[in-house]
Amino acid sequence: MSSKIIHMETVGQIIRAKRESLGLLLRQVASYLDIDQAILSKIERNERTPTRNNIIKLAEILKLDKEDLLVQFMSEKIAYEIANEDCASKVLKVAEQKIKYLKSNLTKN
Amino acid sequence: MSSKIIHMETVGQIIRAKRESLGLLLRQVASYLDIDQAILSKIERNERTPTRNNIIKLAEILKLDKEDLLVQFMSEKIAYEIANEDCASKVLKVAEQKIKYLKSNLTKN
DNA sequence: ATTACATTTGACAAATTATGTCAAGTAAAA
DNA sequence: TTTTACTTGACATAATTTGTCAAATGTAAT
Repeated sequence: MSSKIIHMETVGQIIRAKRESLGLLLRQVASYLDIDQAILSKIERNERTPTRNNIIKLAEILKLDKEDLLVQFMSEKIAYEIANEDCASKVLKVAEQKIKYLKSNLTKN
Repeated sequence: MSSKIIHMETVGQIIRAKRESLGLLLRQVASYLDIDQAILSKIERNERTPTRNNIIKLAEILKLDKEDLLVQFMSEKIAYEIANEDCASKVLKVAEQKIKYLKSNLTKN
């Protein structure tokens, strides 16, 4: 029964909501990330993609689960990359096979 | 029963095998792709990643299924991107959800 | 309405990565 | 030993990413 998809927030929406709920200003968070607040503003509105390091620092200062946020971040990047392909789901399936194959071969080295 | 994974060739291996079976030279194929044969040599040995356009031209000249080769190409890129993450399979699952969500919202515009 | 403050915007700069050329090197066959 | 195919690595150029800055906008309090 029914969808597993409860919400589908972007990373930007997640961090903006959390930042505001903590009462932090753009410039405060941006300074912690060591970037200009203009970039953070754009990240929150999906005009710029954060770097991996941005994500890690954001999780820290916003008290979000780092692993979760990274998963959101990476999956968002991948989704954006292939969403317009009609073979998108096939690509993901094959990617999964390839990863399994790669990991199974790690044991052999 | 057992593994669905029969072979797990890279794009490089696929095109090298096919090129050789057709008796084509690096320089012939490279010229068709409008690149230096050094690049093609590297692509075949996984030292360089092909461009999307390279893949399309390769499918043409090597009489490979374009869609299949593109799927291999894109999934390889994704696999390479996240293979070293321990949350790799979660990333793929979430990516799939996001893509479904994006596509369901296309109808609403 | 003026001031003060947070955010947004766009032009631009710097750094990084992707893509390519070239020429010399290796290897094997003729 | 000359020719042929391929490989290698140093380097060049182009494209993309990532960032800065200052001006513009929005918003709330004085």
